[in-house]
Order: sequence, then structure tokens, then C-alpha cells
Amino acid sequence: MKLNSLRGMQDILPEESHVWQHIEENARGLLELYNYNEIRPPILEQAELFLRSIGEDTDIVEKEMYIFNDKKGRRVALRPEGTASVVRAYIQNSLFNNPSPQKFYYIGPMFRYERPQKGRLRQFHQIGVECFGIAAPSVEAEMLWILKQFFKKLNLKNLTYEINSLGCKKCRPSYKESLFNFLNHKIENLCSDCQRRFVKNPLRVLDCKVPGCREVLKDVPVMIDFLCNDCKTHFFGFQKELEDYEIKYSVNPHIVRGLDYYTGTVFEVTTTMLGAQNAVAAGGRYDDLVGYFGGPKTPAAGFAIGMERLVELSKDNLSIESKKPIVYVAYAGKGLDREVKRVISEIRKEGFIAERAYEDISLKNQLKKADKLGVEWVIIVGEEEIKSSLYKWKKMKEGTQGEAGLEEIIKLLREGR
RNA sequence: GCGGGUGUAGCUCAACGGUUAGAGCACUGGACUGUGGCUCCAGGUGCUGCGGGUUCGAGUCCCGUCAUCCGCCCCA
Repeated sequence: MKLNSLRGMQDILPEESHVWQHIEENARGLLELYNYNEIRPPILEQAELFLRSIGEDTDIVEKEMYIFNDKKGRRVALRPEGTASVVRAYIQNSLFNNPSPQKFYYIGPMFRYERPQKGRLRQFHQIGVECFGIAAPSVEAEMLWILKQFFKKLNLKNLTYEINSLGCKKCRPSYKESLFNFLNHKIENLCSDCQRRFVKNPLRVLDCKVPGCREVLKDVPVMIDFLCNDCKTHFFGFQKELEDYEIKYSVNPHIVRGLDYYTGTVFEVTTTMLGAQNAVAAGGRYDDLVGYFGGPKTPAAGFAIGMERLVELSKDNLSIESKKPIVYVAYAGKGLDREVKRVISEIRKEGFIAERAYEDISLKNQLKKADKLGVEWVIIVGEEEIKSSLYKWKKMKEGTQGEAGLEEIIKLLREGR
């Protein structure tokens, strides 16, 4: 019986994991410069955490959650996103008693039970960032700035920055009412999906791509026109900051986001290079969520980057230093294992990735293996060499070889690096 | 959850419904017992995704199923 990985769950093999490591190292380095520090919440949480934060009527909760009962019958779920867990950790550990702002990042797997396609998997990975305690738009503006820096480091081009404001508890209801009234007598003109959306979550109709719906939506009221004074001030302040950072953005009133907890600012970074899955990073403000979960009323904002999409976009324009071995230590003759271990361990001590034969094979085959590994140097240990304390070295590419003591060989390796 | 494409060796792909299913690359060993690449030889390369059906005969046609890819929904 052949065992395969589950649908939508992929192995990240060494060749690609080097790209992942490169991206992750860049992300950590950059985020820590902005005083974001890593938090590692569990991957499994009480299902209710997600049900309540993301929203019962969202697609994520309705059909995409990995949710099941554990041995004690508790409802648990694999996290479909990171924010809810970080909010939970923030409250549970009373981190609101630490000086504000509290800033976190995480890198790890998320799970959504969806139909896989290009750039979309059931287990996927996000780099997520959350900032608690600051209401000013400078937080989310800096987030876009960080994203821009990050994408620049990874050599990514052709990215679009779009922003919107979803309003707050005060102003969103009047907008929703206006939207409802607008759509209510045009409902026959909407596609079947939108008719369903209209009942469950009318905001969703806004980003429908069906031409007929787009036509209906031509003069649809937009949230921005309904923002209360506070939200308006915040949104304009946000845009002013983006201009300070010289980030080219556009206001897209149809961005609604798939999670219910967003308030005010939302943003998306998209590309045209990934087929239907165009969002590379997205986020926004969620000023009510901490309070909703019983913490002190705390403004917050965050975003997440899709790792797989990032890897897909960047692997071709990054030159990742290969991690293949530089040196192969071969032996010629029997009973030389101790000496090989001594030599190779000296070489590794110097920081060179080194490989050797682990079982008794001919020198010829060792050379063959060394060649296939693409090593630059082969050091040959034999009885003669032990007697003279001089080892044969061979530079594979040039085919040159010579004899030298271990000290001198290490010097050669250093020079050749 | 819905629609479409594709399933043959580890990989890329051939084979009119008709012998024992092939090629290239990769892999392992040898020719070459202390020297890789080139060449040659030998060799695993395989329940043709799985299960039914049609047929004298199915890798090939039909149905189902699973997997995968692409799209829809939605999202990172």
C-alpha cells in the first residue's frame, strides 16, 4: 500500500527549504529591527477561538476549518490563521500590562480545508505580524513600509498596494443599511452567489467579479463616504503616512476581507504573477477583538504574508547560496576510518561542509560520489599519507592535485573560498 | 462544495483496440584493485493510479473512484 501525503499538504524538500530559510531569515532580521519579537502559539486551539473571532458566517468557519473532537470530547481546531491565537495569548498572559505597544511576529503553518490549486494549499504557511496598543495609523502605515522593505530585499517587483477602510461600530451599521437598501431592489440582477451573499454578508457582494454584478455595483454606495469623523481622520492620516513613506497605493473601496474582526484600515498587497491567487500579503486593523475576548479595550493591527506565494514569486530571482559540501574526505586502503574522522572533523571545525564515505567502497567510487555531490575539494587519506603526515588534495574542477599537511590544506581551503 | 484537463519506470515522455510495454535522463555495480567527468557493459527500472464493464483481446474504449493540476467560491 502506497502512502501519500494528504491532499493539499506538501513536503518542502531541501532544495526548496533553502529558499524558505533565506526568506525566513530575512523576515526575522527585518522585523526584529522594528522591535517585533517572535511569539509561538500552539497550532491546535479551542475551536471556539476561531469561530468567534473570524465570524460564524465566513467561508473559513463555514467550510474550511479542520475541526474535530479530542479524546475528552473538546472541540478543537487547527488554526486557519494566526491573529486569533496571538490575541488569545496576549490576553491569557496579561501582556497588556507590559509597556505598550506589544509587537509580535510568527512564522508557521495554517490549515484550511479547501480545494487546492495554484498558490493555495490546505497546509500553508504565513509570516504574521501583530501590534497591540496603538490606535494611531502610524502602525499600519509602518506595516506597509515593512512589507515594502521586505519585498525589496527579496527582489520582488510588480506588486500593488491597495487600501480601504471598513469603518467602525459607529459608522459601519449605517453603511450596511444603505448597501442593503441599494442591493435589495436589484437583487434579481445579481448572480446566484451574490444573492446568497446578500442574505448572509452583503459586504461580500462588493468584490464579486461577475460582469453582471459589476454592472449593478457601478453606483453602489461605498464605505468611505459613510465614515464617521474619527474613521475619516484616521484613514486620511494613514494615507498621509503612506505618502511620507513614498508608497504607491490605491484606494480600493471593494476590499472587504474574509474575516469579521477587521475594523477601519484594511490593505492587500497583490501580484498578477500567481494566477487566480493574487494576494501575497494582507492585513488591517482590529480594534475591537481584544475587548471582545475579555481583555482590556486595546487597539491593534496586523498582517500576514503567504509563504508559499512568496517562495513561488521569489525563487527565480533570488540566488540562494547552495548548501552542498565543499570538501569530500576519501580514504585509500583499509582500516583508515579513525584517520578519516580526525581529518574531516578538523575540516568541519573550520566551518567547511564536508562529506565522506560511510561504508567500505573503492576510492574510484568515492571520487565518483564526490563528483556527483559537486564538491570543490577531495582530500585523500591513505597509509602513505599517514606515515608522511601529508595528505593528497585534489581540486575537482581543475583536476589539479598535490600533497600537503592538514594545516596547509585548511589554508588552501580558506583561500579557495 | 462546483466545473474542466491529466494519470505509463524515480523524472520527462512514447506505444493503430492486437506478441513478453519502450526511449532519454537519473540511479547501482563493473570494465579501471590509490583517482571523478568521457566511453562501453550489466542491472531494479513497472499490479500502465485503483475497481468494475465492453471485447476473442484493454495502457488504449465506457463507467465509477482516488490522486493531481487549472479554474469557480474564498483566501495568504
